[in-house]
Amino acid sequence: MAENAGTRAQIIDAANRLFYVKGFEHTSFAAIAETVGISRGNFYHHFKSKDEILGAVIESRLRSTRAMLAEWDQEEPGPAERVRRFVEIVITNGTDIQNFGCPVGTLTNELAKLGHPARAQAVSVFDLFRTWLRTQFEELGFAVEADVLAMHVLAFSQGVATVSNAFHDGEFVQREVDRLHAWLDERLAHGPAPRSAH
Amino acid sequence: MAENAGTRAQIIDAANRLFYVKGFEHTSFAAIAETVGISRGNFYHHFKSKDEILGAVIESRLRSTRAMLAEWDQEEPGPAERVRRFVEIVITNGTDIQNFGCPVGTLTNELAKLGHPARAQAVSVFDLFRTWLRTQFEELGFAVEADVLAMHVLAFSQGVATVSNAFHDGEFVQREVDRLHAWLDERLAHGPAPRSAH
DNA sequence: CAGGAGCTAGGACGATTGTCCTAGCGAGGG
DNA sequence: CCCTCGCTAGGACAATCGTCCTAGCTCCTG
Repeated sequence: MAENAGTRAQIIDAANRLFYVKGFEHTSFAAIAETVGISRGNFYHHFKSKDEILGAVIESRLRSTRAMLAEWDQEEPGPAERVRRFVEIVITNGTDIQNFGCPVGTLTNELAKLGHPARAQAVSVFDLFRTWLRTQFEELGFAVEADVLAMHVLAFSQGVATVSNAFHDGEFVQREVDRLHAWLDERLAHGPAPRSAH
Repeated sequence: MAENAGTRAQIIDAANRLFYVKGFEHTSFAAIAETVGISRGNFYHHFKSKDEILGAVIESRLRSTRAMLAEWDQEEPGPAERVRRFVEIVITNGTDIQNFGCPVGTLTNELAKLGHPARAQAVSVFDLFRTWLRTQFEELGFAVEADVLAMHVLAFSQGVATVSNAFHDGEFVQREVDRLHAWLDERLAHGPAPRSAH
Protein backbone atom coordinates (compact mmCIF):
# COMPACT_ATOMS: atom_id res chain seq x y z
CA MET A 1 0.00 0.00 0.00
CA ALA A 2 2.92 2.29 0.69
CA GLU A 3 4.53 1.31 -2.60
CA ASN A 4 1.15 1.61 -4.27
CA ALA A 5 0.86 5.30 -3.54
CA GLY A 6 4.46 5.67 -4.69
CA THR A 7 3.91 3.99 -8.03
CA ARG A 8 0.65 5.79 -8.54
CA ALA A 9 2.32 9.11 -7.81
CA GLN A 10 5.17 8.23 -10.16
CA ILE A 11 2.71 7.45 -12.95
CA ILE A 12 0.92 10.75 -12.40
CA ASP A 13 4.16 12.69 -12.34
CA ALA A 14 5.49 11.04 -15.48
CA ALA A 15 2.17 11.46 -17.29
CA ASN A 16 1.96 15.07 -16.13
CA ARG A 17 5.30 15.88 -17.69
CA LEU A 18 4.72 13.85 -20.84
CA PHE A 19 1.27 15.32 -21.44
CA TYR A 20 2.94 18.71 -21.30
CA VAL A 21 5.99 17.91 -23.40
CA LYS A 22 4.47 15.65 -26.06
CA GLY A 23 0.77 16.36 -25.74
CA PHE A 24 -1.95 14.17 -24.26
CA GLU A 25 -2.84 12.10 -27.29
CA HIS A 26 0.72 11.67 -28.49
CA THR A 27 1.71 10.27 -25.09
CA SER A 28 1.29 6.50 -25.12
CA PHE A 29 1.05 4.09 -22.23
CA ALA A 30 4.31 2.60 -23.40
CA ALA A 31 6.07 5.97 -23.02
CA ILE A 32 4.74 6.48 -19.50
CA ALA A 33 5.62 2.90 -18.54
CA GLU A 34 9.15 3.31 -19.86
CA THR A 35 9.60 6.56 -17.94
CA VAL A 36 8.36 5.10 -14.67
CA GLY A 37 10.06 1.76 -15.26
CA ILE A 38 7.04 -0.53 -14.93
CA SER A 39 5.24 -2.83 -17.33
CA ARG A 40 2.42 -1.67 -19.56
CA GLY A 41 -0.18 -4.08 -18.24
CA ASN A 42 0.39 -2.90 -14.73
CA PHE A 43 -1.37 0.40 -15.36
CA TYR A 44 -4.84 -0.96 -15.00
CA HIS A 45 -4.31 -1.86 -11.42
CA HIS A 46 -3.94 1.87 -10.69
CA PHE A 47 -6.06 3.45 -13.41
CA LYS A 48 -8.96 2.01 -15.33
CA SER A 49 -8.28 4.02 -18.46
CA LYS A 50 -6.10 6.68 -20.00
CA ASP A 51 -8.81 9.23 -19.34
CA GLU A 52 -8.60 8.38 -15.67
CA ILE A 53 -4.88 9.17 -15.73
CA LEU A 54 -5.70 12.45 -17.39
CA GLY A 55 -8.18 13.21 -14.65
CA ALA A 56 -5.61 12.43 -12.00
CA VAL A 57 -3.04 14.60 -13.77
CA ILE A 58 -5.41 17.55 -13.89
CA GLU A 59 -6.28 17.08 -10.24
CA SER A 60 -2.59 16.99 -9.45
CA ARG A 61 -2.14 20.23 -11.33
CA LEU A 62 -5.04 21.76 -9.45
CA ARG A 63 -3.45 20.78 -6.14
CA SER A 64 0.01 22.07 -7.02
CA THR A 65 -1.43 25.27 -8.46
CA ARG A 66 -3.45 25.89 -5.30
CA ALA A 67 -0.34 25.24 -3.23
CA MET A 68 1.70 27.63 -5.36
CA LEU A 69 -0.87 30.41 -5.07
CA ALA A 70 -1.12 29.88 -1.33
CA GLU A 71 2.67 30.14 -1.15
CA TRP A 72 2.59 33.40 -3.07
CA ASP A 73 -0.08 34.70 -0.71
CA GLN A 74 2.33 34.12 2.14
CA GLU A 75 5.59 35.16 0.54
CA GLU A 76 4.49 38.35 -1.18
CA PRO A 77 3.72 41.40 0.99
CA GLY A 78 0.75 42.67 -1.00
CA PRO A 79 -1.63 41.99 -3.89
CA ALA A 80 0.36 44.11 -6.37
CA GLU A 81 3.48 42.04 -5.74
CA ARG A 82 1.45 38.88 -6.14
CA VAL A 83 0.17 39.90 -9.54
CA ARG A 84 3.75 40.71 -10.54
CA ARG A 85 4.81 37.31 -9.34
CA PHE A 86 2.24 35.75 -11.64
CA VAL A 87 3.34 37.91 -14.56
CA GLU A 88 6.92 36.77 -14.06
CA ILE A 89 6.00 33.11 -14.56
CA VAL A 90 6.65 33.47 -18.27
CA ILE A 91 10.26 34.27 -17.32
CA THR A 92 10.61 31.82 -14.44
CA ASN A 93 9.40 28.95 -16.62
CA GLY A 94 10.88 30.57 -19.71
CA THR A 95 12.69 27.54 -21.09
CA ASP A 96 9.76 25.15 -20.82
CA ILE A 97 7.38 27.72 -22.25
CA GLN A 98 9.64 28.36 -25.21
CA ASN A 99 9.77 24.64 -25.91
CA PHE A 100 6.23 23.54 -25.13
CA GLY A 101 4.06 26.59 -24.47
CA CYS A 102 1.85 27.03 -21.42
CA PRO A 103 0.81 23.72 -19.81
CA VAL A 104 -2.69 24.98 -19.09
CA GLY A 105 -3.39 26.68 -22.39
CA THR A 106 -2.04 23.93 -24.60
CA LEU A 107 -3.81 21.11 -22.76
CA THR A 108 -7.09 23.00 -22.75
CA ASN A 109 -6.86 23.61 -26.47
CA GLU A 110 -5.88 20.02 -27.24
CA LEU A 111 -8.82 18.65 -25.27
CA ALA A 112 -11.09 21.13 -27.04
CA LYS A 113 -9.98 19.82 -30.43
CA LEU A 114 -10.37 16.22 -29.31
CA GLY A 115 -13.84 16.95 -28.01
CA HIS A 116 -12.65 15.38 -24.78
CA PRO A 117 -15.04 15.46 -21.79
CA ALA A 118 -12.17 16.46 -19.45
CA ARG A 119 -11.88 19.82 -21.18
CA ALA A 120 -13.99 21.53 -18.54
CA GLN A 121 -11.78 20.07 -15.85
CA ALA A 122 -8.71 21.44 -17.58
CA VAL A 123 -10.32 24.87 -17.78
CA SER A 124 -10.77 24.79 -14.02
CA VAL A 125 -6.99 25.28 -13.71
CA PHE A 126 -7.49 28.52 -15.59
CA ASP A 127 -10.33 29.34 -13.22
CA LEU A 128 -7.97 28.95 -10.31
CA PHE A 129 -5.65 31.63 -11.68
CA ARG A 130 -8.57 33.79 -12.75
CA THR A 131 -10.20 33.77 -9.34
CA TRP A 132 -6.90 34.31 -7.57
CA LEU A 133 -6.01 37.26 -9.81
CA ARG A 134 -9.48 38.71 -9.35
CA THR A 135 -9.02 38.54 -5.59
CA GLN A 136 -5.75 40.44 -5.83
CA PHE A 137 -7.34 43.20 -7.90
CA GLU A 138 -10.26 43.36 -5.51
CA GLU A 139 -7.84 43.85 -2.65
CA LEU A 140 -6.31 46.65 -4.68
CA GLY A 141 -9.71 48.34 -4.73
CA PHE A 142 -10.86 47.38 -8.22
CA ALA A 143 -14.21 46.04 -7.14
CA VAL A 144 -15.99 46.38 -10.46
CA GLU A 145 -13.10 45.80 -12.86
CA ALA A 146 -11.37 43.04 -10.90
CA ASP A 147 -12.44 40.18 -13.16
CA VAL A 148 -11.80 42.16 -16.33
CA LEU A 149 -8.27 42.91 -15.16
CA ALA A 150 -7.73 39.29 -14.15
CA MET A 151 -8.76 38.11 -17.61
CA HIS A 152 -6.44 40.65 -19.20
CA VAL A 153 -3.46 39.39 -17.22
CA LEU A 154 -4.43 35.83 -18.13
CA ALA A 155 -4.59 36.73 -21.82
CA PHE A 156 -1.21 38.43 -21.53
CA SER A 157 0.43 35.30 -20.20
CA GLN A 158 -1.15 33.11 -22.86
CA GLY A 159 -0.17 35.45 -25.66
CA VAL A 160 3.41 35.68 -24.47
CA ALA A 161 3.59 31.90 -24.04
CA THR A 162 2.33 31.13 -27.54
CA VAL A 163 4.50 33.70 -29.31
CA SER A 164 7.50 32.75 -27.20
CA ASN A 165 6.96 29.13 -28.19
CA ALA A 166 6.77 30.09 -31.86
CA PHE A 167 9.78 32.41 -32.08
CA HIS A 168 11.95 31.25 -29.17
CA ASP A 169 12.64 34.87 -28.36
CA GLY A 170 13.59 35.53 -24.74
CA GLU A 171 13.99 39.27 -25.24
CA PHE A 172 10.43 39.52 -26.47
CA VAL A 173 9.22 37.87 -23.27
CA GLN A 174 11.20 40.31 -21.11
CA ARG A 175 9.87 43.29 -23.07
CA GLU A 176 6.27 42.16 -22.69
CA VAL A 177 6.73 41.54 -18.99
CA ASP A 178 8.15 45.05 -18.60
CA ARG A 179 5.24 46.40 -20.56
CA LEU A 180 2.69 44.70 -18.35
CA HIS A 181 4.46 45.87 -15.23
CA ALA A 182 4.29 49.44 -16.56
CA TRP A 183 0.62 48.95 -17.35
CA LEU A 184 0.04 47.73 -13.81
CA ASP A 185 1.92 50.72 -12.38
CA GLU A 186 -0.25 53.08 -14.35
CA ARG A 187 -3.39 51.28 -13.30
CA LEU A 188 -2.42 51.45 -9.64
CA ALA A 189 -1.42 55.11 -9.91
CA HIS A 190 -4.75 56.16 -11.41
CA GLY A 191 -6.62 54.05 -8.91
CA PRO A 192 -9.80 52.08 -9.42
CA ALA A 193 -12.66 53.31 -11.54
CA PRO A 194 -15.18 55.36 -9.54
CA ARG A 195 -18.12 53.38 -8.19
CA SER A 196 -21.46 54.21 -9.69
CA ALA A 197 -23.36 56.75 -7.54
CA HIS A 198 -25.65 54.91 -5.17
CA MET B 1 -5.06 16.31 -65.18
CA ALA B 2 -7.87 18.77 -64.66
CA GLU B 3 -9.54 16.39 -62.23
CA ASN B 4 -6.18 15.73 -60.62
CA ALA B 5 -5.74 19.32 -59.57
CA GLY B 6 -9.34 19.30 -58.34
CA THR B 7 -8.93 16.22 -56.16
CA ARG B 8 -5.60 17.43 -54.88
CA ALA B 9 -7.10 20.78 -53.96
CA GLN B 10 -10.02 19.04 -52.28
CA ILE B 11 -7.65 16.94 -50.20
CA ILE B 12 -5.69 20.03 -49.14
CA ASP B 13 -8.86 21.93 -48.26
CA ALA B 14 -10.29 19.07 -46.22
CA ALA B 15 -6.98 18.44 -44.47
CA ASN B 16 -6.59 22.15 -43.80
CA ARG B 17 -9.91 22.30 -42.03
CA LEU B 18 -9.48 19.00 -40.18
CA PHE B 19 -5.97 19.86 -39.00
CA TYR B 20 -7.46 23.00 -37.50
CA VAL B 21 -10.58 21.46 -35.99
CA LYS B 22 -9.19 18.14 -34.73
CA GLY B 23 -5.46 18.76 -34.72
CA PHE B 24 -2.83 17.38 -37.06
CA GLU B 25 -2.07 14.09 -35.37
CA HIS B 26 -5.67 13.31 -34.47
CA THR B 27 -6.69 13.72 -38.12
CA SER B 28 -6.45 10.35 -39.86
CA PHE B 29 -6.29 9.57 -43.54
CA ALA B 30 -9.64 7.86 -43.19
CA ALA B 31 -11.21 11.09 -41.92
CA ILE B 32 -9.82 13.12 -44.82
CA ALA B 33 -10.86 10.46 -47.32
CA GLU B 34 -14.37 10.37 -45.94
CA THR B 35 -14.65 14.16 -46.11
CA VAL B 36 -13.43 14.34 -49.70
CA GLY B 37 -15.28 11.18 -50.74
CA ILE B 38 -12.37 9.17 -52.10
CA SER B 39 -10.73 5.92 -51.08
CA ARG B 40 -7.89 5.76 -48.60
CA GLY B 41 -5.38 4.12 -50.91
CA ASN B 42 -5.83 6.84 -53.48
CA PHE B 43 -3.95 9.37 -51.39
CA TYR B 44 -0.53 8.18 -52.36
CA HIS B 45 -1.06 9.09 -55.95
CA HIS B 46 -1.24 12.73 -54.85
CA PHE B 47 0.91 12.76 -51.71
CA LYS B 48 3.72 10.46 -50.70
CA SER B 49 3.08 10.80 -46.98
CA LYS B 50 1.01 12.56 -44.35
CA ASP B 51 3.84 14.99 -43.79
CA GLU B 52 3.64 15.96 -47.44
CA ILE B 53 -0.03 16.81 -46.99
CA LEU B 54 0.92 18.90 -43.98
CA GLY B 55 3.48 20.73 -46.08
CA ALA B 56 0.90 21.40 -48.78
CA VAL B 57 -1.60 22.61 -46.16
CA ILE B 58 0.91 25.05 -44.70
CA GLU B 59 1.81 26.31 -48.17
CA SER B 60 -1.88 26.75 -48.86
CA ARG B 61 -2.22 28.76 -45.66
CA LEU B 62 0.78 30.86 -46.65
CA ARG B 63 -0.81 31.62 -50.01
CA SER B 64 -4.23 32.51 -48.59
CA THR B 65 -2.66 34.60 -45.83
CA ARG B 66 -0.58 36.52 -48.34
CA ALA B 67 -3.68 37.06 -50.44
CA MET B 68 -5.65 38.28 -47.41
CA LEU B 69 -2.95 40.74 -46.40
CA ALA B 70 -2.68 42.03 -49.97
CA GLU B 71 -6.44 42.52 -49.96
CA TRP B 72 -6.22 44.48 -46.73
CA ASP B 73 -3.49 46.61 -48.23
CA GLN B 74 -5.89 47.57 -51.01
CA GLU B 75 -9.11 47.87 -49.06
CA GLU B 76 -7.89 49.83 -46.04
CA PRO B 77 -6.96 53.49 -46.55
CA GLY B 78 -3.94 53.54 -44.23
CA PRO B 79 -1.63 51.48 -42.02
CA ALA B 80 -3.56 52.28 -38.82
CA GLU B 81 -6.76 50.90 -40.31
CA ARG B 82 -4.87 47.84 -41.48
CA VAL B 83 -3.60 47.08 -37.99
CA ARG B 84 -7.14 47.49 -36.68
CA ARG B 85 -8.35 45.10 -39.33
CA PHE B 86 -5.88 42.52 -38.05
CA VAL B 87 -6.92 43.10 -34.45
CA GLU B 88 -10.54 42.50 -35.39
CA ILE B 89 -9.79 39.00 -36.68
CA VAL B 90 -10.47 37.61 -33.22
CA ILE B 91 -14.03 38.94 -33.64
CA THR B 92 -14.45 38.13 -37.33
CA ASN B 93 -13.40 34.54 -36.77
CA GLY B 94 -14.83 34.57 -33.26
CA THR B 95 -16.79 31.34 -33.44
CA ASP B 96 -13.98 29.22 -34.84
CA ILE B 97 -11.49 30.69 -32.39
CA GLN B 98 -13.77 29.97 -29.45
CA ASN B 99 -14.08 26.38 -30.58
CA PHE B 100 -10.58 25.61 -31.82
CA GLY B 101 -8.26 28.51 -31.00
CA CYS B 102 -5.99 30.23 -33.49
CA PRO B 103 -5.10 28.01 -36.48
CA VAL B 104 -1.53 29.29 -36.58
CA GLY B 105 -0.78 29.22 -32.88
CA THR B 106 -2.29 25.81 -32.20
CA LEU B 107 -0.63 24.11 -35.17
CA THR B 108 2.73 25.63 -34.33
CA ASN B 109 2.49 24.43 -30.75
CA GLU B 110 1.34 20.96 -31.74
CA LEU B 111 4.22 20.54 -34.16
CA ALA B 112 6.61 21.79 -31.47
CA LYS B 113 5.38 19.11 -29.08
CA LEU B 114 5.62 16.43 -31.74
CA GLY B 115 9.15 17.52 -32.58
CA HIS B 116 7.92 17.71 -36.17
CA PRO B 117 10.34 19.06 -38.80
CA ALA B 118 7.55 21.15 -40.36
CA ARG B 119 7.39 23.34 -37.24
CA ALA B 120 9.61 25.99 -38.81
CA GLN B 121 7.37 26.06 -41.85
CA ALA B 122 4.34 26.61 -39.64
CA VAL B 123 6.10 29.47 -37.88
CA SER B 124 6.59 31.14 -41.24
CA VAL B 125 2.85 31.88 -41.25
CA PHE B 126 3.47 33.83 -38.06
CA ASP B 127 6.37 35.54 -39.81
CA LEU B 128 4.02 36.67 -42.55
CA PHE B 129 1.83 38.50 -40.05
CA ARG B 130 4.82 39.78 -38.12
CA THR B 131 6.48 41.28 -41.18
CA TRP B 132 3.25 42.75 -42.44
CA LEU B 133 2.44 44.34 -39.07
CA ARG B 134 5.98 45.66 -38.84
CA THR B 135 5.56 47.30 -42.23
CA GLN B 136 2.38 49.01 -41.08
CA PHE B 137 4.08 50.41 -37.99
CA GLU B 138 7.03 51.55 -40.06
CA GLU B 139 4.67 53.43 -42.33
CA LEU B 140 3.24 55.03 -39.20
CA GLY B 141 6.71 56.34 -38.40
CA PHE B 142 7.78 53.79 -35.78
CA ALA B 143 11.08 52.96 -37.42
CA VAL B 144 12.81 51.60 -34.33
CA GLU B 145 9.89 50.10 -32.45
CA ALA B 146 8.05 48.67 -35.45
CA ASP B 147 8.97 45.04 -34.81
CA VAL B 148 8.37 45.33 -31.07
CA LEU B 149 4.90 46.71 -31.71
CA ALA B 150 4.22 44.01 -34.28
CA MET B 151 5.15 41.30 -31.80
CA HIS B 152 2.93 42.91 -29.18
CA VAL B 153 -0.07 42.85 -31.48
CA LEU B 154 0.72 39.25 -32.37
CA ALA B 155 0.87 38.30 -28.69
CA PHE B 156 -2.42 40.09 -28.10
CA SER B 157 -4.19 38.03 -30.74
CA GLN B 158 -2.74 34.78 -29.43
CA GLY B 159 -3.64 35.57 -25.84
CA VAL B 160 -7.19 36.51 -26.74
CA ALA B 161 -7.55 33.39 -28.89
CA THR B 162 -6.37 31.01 -26.17
CA VAL B 163 -8.43 32.56 -23.37
CA SER B 164 -11.45 32.84 -25.66
CA ASN B 165 -11.08 29.15 -26.49
CA ALA B 166 -10.90 28.27 -22.80
CA PHE B 167 -13.79 30.35 -21.48
CA HIS B 168 -15.98 30.80 -24.59
CA ASP B 169 -16.48 34.41 -23.57
CA GLY B 170 -17.36 36.71 -26.46
CA GLU B 171 -17.61 39.80 -24.27
CA PHE B 172 -14.05 39.28 -23.10
CA VAL B 173 -12.88 39.26 -26.71
CA GLN B 174 -14.71 42.51 -27.45
CA ARG B 175 -13.27 44.18 -24.35
CA GLU B 176 -9.73 43.20 -25.25
CA VAL B 177 -10.18 44.40 -28.80
CA ASP B 178 -11.43 47.73 -27.50
CA ARG B 179 -8.48 47.87 -25.16
CA LEU B 180 -5.99 47.31 -27.94
CA HIS B 181 -7.69 49.89 -30.13
CA ALA B 182 -7.36 52.39 -27.29
CA TRP B 183 -3.72 51.43 -26.85
CA LEU B 184 -3.15 51.97 -30.56
CA ASP B 185 -4.89 55.37 -30.42
CA GLU B 186 -2.64 56.45 -27.60
CA ARG B 187 0.45 55.20 -29.38
CA LEU B 188 -0.49 57.10 -32.52
CA ALA B 189 -1.32 60.26 -30.56
CA HIS B 190 2.02 60.34 -28.79
CA GLY B 191 3.82 59.59 -32.02
CA PRO B 192 6.87 57.43 -32.51
CA ALA B 193 9.80 57.39 -30.12
CA PRO B 194 12.38 60.04 -30.96
CA ARG B 195 15.24 58.85 -33.15
CA SER B 196 18.63 58.80 -31.57
CA ALA B 197 20.59 61.96 -32.33
CA HIS B 198 22.76 61.47 -35.40
C1' DC C 1 3.66 -21.28 9.36
C1' DA C 2 -0.34 -20.62 6.29
C1' DG C 3 -3.28 -17.65 3.79
C1' DG C 4 -4.88 -13.83 1.46
C1' DA C 5 -4.64 -9.30 -0.46
C1' DG C 6 -1.95 -6.01 -2.98
C1' DC C 7 0.95 -5.42 -6.61
C1' DT C 8 3.52 -6.61 -10.77
C1' DA C 9 5.07 -8.67 -15.39
C1' DG C 10 4.03 -10.20 -19.75
C1' DG C 11 1.37 -11.14 -23.32
C1' DA C 12 -3.10 -11.47 -26.05
C1' DC C 13 -7.03 -8.87 -28.05
C1' DG C 14 -9.31 -6.06 -31.61
C1' DA C 15 -9.12 -1.68 -33.58
C1' DT C 16 -6.79 1.83 -35.98
C1' DT C 17 -2.78 3.98 -37.70
C1' DG C 18 0.30 5.38 -41.95
C1' DT C 19 2.05 3.12 -45.83
C1' DC C 20 2.19 0.49 -49.96
C1' DC C 21 0.67 -2.76 -53.85
C1' DT C 22 -2.10 -4.15 -57.54
C1' DA C 23 -5.92 -4.51 -60.57
C1' DG C 24 -9.18 -1.88 -63.18
C1' DC C 25 -11.31 2.27 -65.06
C1' DG C 26 -11.64 5.95 -68.82
C1' DA C 27 -10.06 9.24 -71.93
C1' DG C 28 -6.64 10.84 -75.73
C1' DG C 29 -3.20 10.11 -79.28
C1' DG C 30 -0.89 6.84 -82.46
C1' DC D 1 -9.07 0.47 -83.23
C1' DC D 2 -5.60 -0.12 -79.69
C1' DC D 3 -2.51 1.19 -76.46
C1' DT D 4 -0.85 4.08 -73.06
C1' DC D 5 -1.13 6.85 -68.97
C1' DG D 6 -3.40 9.50 -65.35
C1' DC D 7 -6.38 8.35 -61.87
C1' DT D 8 -9.02 5.50 -58.69
C1' DA D 9 -10.72 1.66 -55.52
C1' DG D 10 -9.84 -1.76 -52.36
C1' DG D 11 -7.25 -4.40 -49.68
C1' DA D 12 -2.81 -6.16 -47.48
C1' DC D 13 1.04 -4.89 -44.43
C1' DA D 14 3.50 -4.15 -40.05
C1' DA D 15 3.30 -1.31 -36.26
C1' DT D 16 1.14 0.81 -32.51
C1' DC D 17 -2.73 2.11 -29.93
C1' DG D 18 -5.72 1.45 -25.46
C1' DT D 19 -7.57 -2.31 -23.05
C1' DC D 20 -7.82 -6.53 -20.62
C1' DC D 21 -6.52 -11.22 -18.64
C1' DT D 22 -3.87 -14.26 -15.97
C1' DA D 23 -0.16 -16.23 -13.50
C1' DG D 24 3.24 -15.27 -10.09
C1' DC D 25 5.54 -12.49 -6.73
C1' DT D 26 5.81 -10.02 -2.12
C1' DC D 27 4.47 -8.86 2.27
C1' DC D 28 1.34 -8.21 6.03
C1' DT D 29 -2.01 -10.54 9.04
C1' DG D 30 -3.91 -14.18 11.79
